[in-house]
Amino acid sequence: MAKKPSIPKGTRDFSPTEIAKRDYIFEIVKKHFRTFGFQPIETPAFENSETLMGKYGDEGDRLIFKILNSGDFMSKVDDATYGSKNSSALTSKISEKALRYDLTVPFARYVVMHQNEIEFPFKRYQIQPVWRADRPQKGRFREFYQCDADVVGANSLLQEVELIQLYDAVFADLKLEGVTIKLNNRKILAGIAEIIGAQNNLVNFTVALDKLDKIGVEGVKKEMLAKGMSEQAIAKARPLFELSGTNAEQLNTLDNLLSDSGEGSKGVEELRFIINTIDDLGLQSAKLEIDVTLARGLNYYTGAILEVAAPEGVDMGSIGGGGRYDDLTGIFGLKDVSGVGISFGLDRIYLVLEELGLFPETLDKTLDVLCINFGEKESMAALKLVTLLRYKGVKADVYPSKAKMQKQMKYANNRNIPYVILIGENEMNHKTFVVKDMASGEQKSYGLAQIQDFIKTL
RNA sequence: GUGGUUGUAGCUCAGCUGGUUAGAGCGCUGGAUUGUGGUUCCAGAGGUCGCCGGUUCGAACCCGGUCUUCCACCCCA
Repeated sequence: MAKKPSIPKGTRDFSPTEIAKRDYIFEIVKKHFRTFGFQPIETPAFENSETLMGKYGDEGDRLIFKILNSGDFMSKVDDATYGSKNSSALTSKISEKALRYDLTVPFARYVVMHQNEIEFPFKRYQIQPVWRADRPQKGRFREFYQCDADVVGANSLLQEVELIQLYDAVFADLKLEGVTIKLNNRKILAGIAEIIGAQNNLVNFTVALDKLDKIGVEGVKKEMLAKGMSEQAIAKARPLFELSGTNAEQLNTLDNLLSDSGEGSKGVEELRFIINTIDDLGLQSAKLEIDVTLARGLNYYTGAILEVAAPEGVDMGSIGGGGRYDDLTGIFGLKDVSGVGISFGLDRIYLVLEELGLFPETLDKTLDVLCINFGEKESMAALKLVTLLRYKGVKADVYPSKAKMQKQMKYANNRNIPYVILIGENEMNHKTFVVKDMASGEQKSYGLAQIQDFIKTL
């Protein structure tokens, strides 16, 4: 007997209703990408392994889906490698391709490969699925979409400012109120590490700091001690744990704390410029907040670090993130091209909009009109009418078979079709059609020549 | 990758310490209603209890494995 079919862990099917909602988000995101001057590109679902491996840290490498070579790949593995039971050594022999893990690294590869065709500064957007061999959780999938907008070849901090405006424009358009855009700068993190003498321990220091709101001051201290930082160093970093007040107050605190660090001071200066400029320009609905504990993407971010938090009260991790990377294309041999970009977490935004009931109701109206099928002759008349309606852009259909009226009406009802048209023997004889408004139950008769009058009511 | 959790009708879930033919609501099908859905009433169909194995006279229930769901780590959209 046929086994029950299934799909892999962490993947999903999308129903028509879900697609309508996802498209709603995609269209709004795309619209604003375009109004900010970004152009779309696409890259392959899979890349050469060497393009991806080593770009996301050890953890990232583990989460990359590898694709087996075609053909009799095991016969080409030498006995020593085979016998060693070393997964990574074996993997490189039997797998040369891997599924896209994010959109940023393939974009860097794209820029390097097409550098002679690209007009710099280049603003590109890209909306495609990515794959991670992660363990699924709520809002975490093994296949999910990223919507990225990046600018390469522009060093100006105005890019950061624009990207914050772009976030604000999209979330305002989605009617998602209360979103917080958190802003940090890697130079500040590096400066602090320098001041407290932990510059060689930057990653451990920031990873611990990142957990502040989760495990508290004591938890962070404990983790820093465990990672080899001294009591004095941690005491010096103490002002960070208690950083509070307005953005301006926090900037002043940081300025004092980092006055002895050239890099740190530069970070504060950059942060201040972005905050002040946004203050000047104003945001529609999002809040912009400094968050020095923000420490994502340290493998490549060199300047600004951005993260978007869902509105308070919604239990969802970040719904977007981004930052400045001065040398991403350097790994592919193109030096001194700065990039800065942001990403929208479509699947999470979907869950947040769903939870808050923010999808427009009109989304599941996939048909404006359904014609009841009364039989062979009548359905021909209905099809003629439907054809005219379709010419006018009205979403219309004829029920395909002469089923019971009850069944056809029920179908229209379940599909949320607002109008049902009836053309039976009577109507054919009088050259009319009857329109039933499904919400009110009212019926109105029109002459076949007066379609226009009906269309006006839609 | 580590630790835990979940799986019973199309959907949401009951099912007592292991004891006959596994239940409900919603949905579905038919009828009340041969030109009228959404409300109401009546009737009906639908289940290898995730899968494989074990214990037992007897397993949805206990044990082992596996897949899946969700959660906490890790990391991250």
